[in-house]
Amino acid sequence: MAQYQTPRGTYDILPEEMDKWHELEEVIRSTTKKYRYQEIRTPVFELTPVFKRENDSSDMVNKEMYTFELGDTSYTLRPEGTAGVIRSFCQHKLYGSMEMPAKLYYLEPMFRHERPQKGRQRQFTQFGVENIGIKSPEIDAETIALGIDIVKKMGISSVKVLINTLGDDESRSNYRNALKDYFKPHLDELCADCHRRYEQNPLRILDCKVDHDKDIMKDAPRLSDYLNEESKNYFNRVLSALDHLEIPYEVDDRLVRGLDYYTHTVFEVESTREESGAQATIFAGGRYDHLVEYFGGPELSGIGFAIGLERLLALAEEDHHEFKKELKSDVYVIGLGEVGSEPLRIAMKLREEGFNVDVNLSPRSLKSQFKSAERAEATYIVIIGEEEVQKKVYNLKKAGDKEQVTVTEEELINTLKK
RNA sequence: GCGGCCGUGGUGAAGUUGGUUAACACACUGGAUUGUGGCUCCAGCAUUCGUGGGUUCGAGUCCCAUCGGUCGCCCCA
Repeated sequence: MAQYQTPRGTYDILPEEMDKWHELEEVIRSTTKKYRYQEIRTPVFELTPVFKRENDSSDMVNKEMYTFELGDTSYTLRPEGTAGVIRSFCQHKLYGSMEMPAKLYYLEPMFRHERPQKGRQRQFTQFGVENIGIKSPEIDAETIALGIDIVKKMGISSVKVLINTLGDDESRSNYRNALKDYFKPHLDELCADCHRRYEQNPLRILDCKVDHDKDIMKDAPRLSDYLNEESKNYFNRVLSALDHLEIPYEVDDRLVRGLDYYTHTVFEVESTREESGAQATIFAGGRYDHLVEYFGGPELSGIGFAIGLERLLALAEEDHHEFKKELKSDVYVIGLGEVGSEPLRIAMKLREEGFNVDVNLSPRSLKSQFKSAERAEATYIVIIGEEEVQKKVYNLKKAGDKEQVTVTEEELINTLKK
């Protein structure tokens, strides 16, 4: 028995939960349409190098991917959306055929081999956007606004936007050196992870939870002091655009994000609810100046973010968002006695007329058929007995009513249409 | 990858220091009511406690392993 169950960290989405998924997907599709984004779908697995980039120091790329070999080729189940989209953008030279900025979105399952927790599965669904080709502070603001728009539409109110800038290459490189100089004499005070970060990605030291409260952290050089004019101006324009859009935010200069490819704007939107625990981040993203080149495309900058849908749905529920119910019957057709296929025939007829129709097609007690009608939340109930079949008439009643009327087929359809 | 807690029927769950027949509620099915439901009443719901071993005269209750969930750490593209 135990062998026939979902693998660890995966789960089934059952029919009873489908309403909320459909609603969220609908919100995503209608919102992206408003912002004029187009959907792109890439393979569930890619050649491993697409995700395992050179010089990428992050742990995740090394440890948390589903990678497998077939023949002498290594494949990886996609752990995130951006790499595949940029790969596709370059492979098909979309920079030549699409209007810039290219505005793409995806809504697909992702795979990460992590220890499962609430809001963190091994197969999960992500929605993300990539806005590629034009570098503009207003585009950064619009991208954040798009994400917030969707979160709001799902009734999630308690959120906080954290934003920061990593500056351009020059600023970042100056800062990186300053950090290394600063931490060099203090290395023995830092945790083991930070030693590794010191070599590979010093910015991440600031993120360290272990060493977070130490004095050397508080006195560490600030990125904001190393930004060149251009980077500063860019960031200020992003912030003023957000102000203009009345999107509240908090500048957090410790926010550096896990990936190495980010430049300039990085952001993270998190839930401020207590219950969200360790899985508070709703969506996160940032600008990348070099990813397109990395995948063989021209020198184009892009910005994007990704949202985990499972987490978003969980938060919507915590905020008591009321999901629309689908799947109600307009009509439930009950058959009584030897009525043959007449219930089926009239059900088909009503379906042709555009109604959602449930019909009882096996001999059951009247009582149980009424129960089914209730469960289907049918608006109308049609009852057909042997006499009615003879006379070619139908008993029609509104669910909940005691009275019923006997009508012909034509009258039945006309009544229902009203 | 590390640590804590947990795993009883479709669901929510009770199960005393291990002791004959595993509460209760909801849901479901059938009947009272062989052509009209939503109330009420009655009955049923498959030797079984995630799985596999062990200890014991005897285990849902103890031990080990394993699978899964959950919380925290790590990490979070």
